[in-house]
Amino acid sequence: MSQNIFALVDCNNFYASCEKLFRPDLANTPIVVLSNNDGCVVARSKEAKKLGVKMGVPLFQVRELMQKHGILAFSSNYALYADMSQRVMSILEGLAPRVEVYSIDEAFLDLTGVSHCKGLTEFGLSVRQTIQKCTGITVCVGIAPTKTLSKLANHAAKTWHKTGGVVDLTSKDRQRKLLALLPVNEVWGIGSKLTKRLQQFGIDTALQLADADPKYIRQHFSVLVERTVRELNGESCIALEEMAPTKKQIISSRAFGERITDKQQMREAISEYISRACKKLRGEQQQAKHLTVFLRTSPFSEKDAPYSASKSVELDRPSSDTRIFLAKAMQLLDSLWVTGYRYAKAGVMLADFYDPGVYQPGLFDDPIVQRESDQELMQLMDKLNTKNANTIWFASQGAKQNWSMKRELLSPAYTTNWSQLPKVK
DNA sequence: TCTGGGGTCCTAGGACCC
DNA sequence: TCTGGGGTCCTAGGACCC
Repeated sequence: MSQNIFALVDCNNFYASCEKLFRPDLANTPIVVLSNNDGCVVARSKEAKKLGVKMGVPLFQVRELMQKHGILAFSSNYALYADMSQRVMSILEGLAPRVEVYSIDEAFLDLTGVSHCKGLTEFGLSVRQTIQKCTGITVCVGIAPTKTLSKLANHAAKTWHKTGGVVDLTSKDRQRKLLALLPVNEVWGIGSKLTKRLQQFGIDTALQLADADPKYIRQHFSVLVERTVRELNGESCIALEEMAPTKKQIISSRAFGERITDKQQMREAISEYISRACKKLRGEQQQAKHLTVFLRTSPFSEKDAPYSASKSVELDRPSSDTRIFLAKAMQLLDSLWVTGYRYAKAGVMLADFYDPGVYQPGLFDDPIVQRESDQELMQLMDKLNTKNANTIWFASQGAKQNWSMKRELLSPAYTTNWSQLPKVK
């Protein structure tokens, strides 16, 4: 049996790097990228990391530090990041036989067989150079016999600069050396809760986890942790998935730019989320039967009374028609809404998906009539709104939307909008 | 006095990821 | 004053059945 070989390619400081691509004047400036609503820090350039800005901190907590060191902030510009991501991924698809796009800034490659033609480190370096040259984005490459180990190899490539950004972890010796150096929480799949529990069992390093008995781990933790133990020992349990599996749920939710206390505004917000979620659903060529609406106050506020509630409904039959979900969502909202709270966030979730035309109605249900005009209307809406966002919308979404999110520090859509292309003077 | 056991299905909640 | 959004999977426990 031939040995599996995976590579994990991960873009360095991806969002921050994207922001810098079109701002050469900021080459050595520390910058951070903020979450929606400019709430907290979700990406940092290497200069900002060095100055001690932590991942995930609320912006207001680091304002002083940022001012002191001249750290610049950007609102997240997903149009830009998604476009740059696609460029990186399509290059990778030309370089490796099989590619799994794992997230916006990382991909697993299947390198089984590649070592017959080329050294693995050499291959990794060429990936790095090609991406750098074609997109300006720097990536690190970790190579190993399992996905979990390739994640750790990538971590090593990022952490130690003398690796040149590529680490080949196919040798057992090197695996054990690296595992001994890393705390257990660096392992893919081991989060903060598991780290604490593992420590109670005397497991502090990745190597100690690798050396634990899988059956014992299964007993005291879960199959997932057992799988991780096996992966750390070079036994590949998590396969490469080239085809993205079909989604099982679609969520659209946002924290509000300002707290909502008025029901009409909440109706607008929920309407907006419904129409986004349904557009996404149609984009997936799916229909949904289950709808959930939820709303809540801020969990961080000490002086606001807490309130959090959600309610769901099953449709008679699957649909992707925005109007049907809008009507149901407004009914759910009526039963969830309590006047007097300062709402901080709300959202909707679609689930229980069917391929169009597959649903089997019950014996006493009305027969399904697919009106072509309904589908055409939705298609037309999507077409108009894809070309130019918010060309048309439902009246219930509201025109002013003063609850919508804050993005005060947004950079231009350099690569996806003709009028915002960078100019060379 | 003594009060079964095993199976399925569903849901809520928890944990993880980026 | 100000704390993201969108996912997946597993487990425990309750309801229900025979």
